Amino acid sequence: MNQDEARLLYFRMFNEIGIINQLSSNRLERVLPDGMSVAQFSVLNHFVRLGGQWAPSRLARAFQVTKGAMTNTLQRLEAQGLVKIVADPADARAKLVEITAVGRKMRETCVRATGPMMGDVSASLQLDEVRAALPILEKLRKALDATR
Amino acid sequence: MNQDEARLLYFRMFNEIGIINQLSSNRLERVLPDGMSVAQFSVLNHFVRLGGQWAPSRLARAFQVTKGAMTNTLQRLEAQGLVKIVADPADARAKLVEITAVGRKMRETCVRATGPMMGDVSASLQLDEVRAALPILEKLRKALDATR
DNA sequence: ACTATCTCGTTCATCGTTGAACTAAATGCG
DNA sequence: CGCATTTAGTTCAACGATGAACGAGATAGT
Repeated sequence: MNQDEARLLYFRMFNEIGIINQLSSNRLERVLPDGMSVAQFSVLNHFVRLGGQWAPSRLARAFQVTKGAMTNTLQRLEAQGLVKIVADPADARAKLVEITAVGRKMRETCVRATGPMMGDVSASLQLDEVRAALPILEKLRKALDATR
Repeated sequence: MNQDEARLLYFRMFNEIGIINQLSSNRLERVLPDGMSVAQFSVLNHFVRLGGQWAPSRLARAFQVTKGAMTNTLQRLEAQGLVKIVADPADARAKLVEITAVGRKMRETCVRATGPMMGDVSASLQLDEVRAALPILEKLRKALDATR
């Protein structure tokens, strides 16, 4: 296996990933309630899965977006009462974000809205395959992340 | 395995894919020569790999972007002399795009520029893993594509 | 032949992200 | 302690993609 073949393999993978990303977020965007973007839903989902209070900068790192983008997303979420943002008592520069009860409800609504979204896809892609691909993707993401 | 668990698995996969996409295109963008976007490079790459003449609409479908986005990309490529766009003799609405010699040279330059990009990543991700993930991603992409 | 429908490529307003600049606060070092 | 550096969050111009509207040309049914 020479260098060029390896590079080509990576290119193809990134190409597939780029297209899948476009197709899947497009699909998701369509079924989400009005006023909810994929970015906003992802943040709500994150809080439901992991819980607790997160600083905006930590969220930005977790999602690999700039701080500016996260500021924007959080402001929209707060305006809808879906998250609560308070000052960090331990650091006057920082803030802490947490999901509200309304936010949890909205996340539930969103999840339910995605119900029929994957029907046709899960018919052709076995869950075993998803389970096989996931750890590899995580590894790749972490490798990219670590050496940014 | 119930419905909700399956959905969560898909969410996690799409989340990883979204982040990988951001990180990898970011990396690529950085090493590309000035004036070359990832979108433009992808089109050049496409032509080198598959050759021939392609209508803009066909390119748009292949890359899963809107016709408007492809118009934009092609105009930039043509302005730099990297592709040639001619009228389709068989269809007065359509055009045909092909890569130029200058375009091939530029693509070569870009590919060379990506050389050191993956060094640290390929150290932690085995090529076998890429080879294992690729067919699954292709399958997923095709499934999403088919039922758009 | 006529008409309705579809397709091709372009344009434009809108949206979300980036990257840089900025203020304020924390941290580290001599 | 004092000063330089780093970090947190915000703002803003620029960019690329979307989706809708449009004119021009192809296509199919009657």
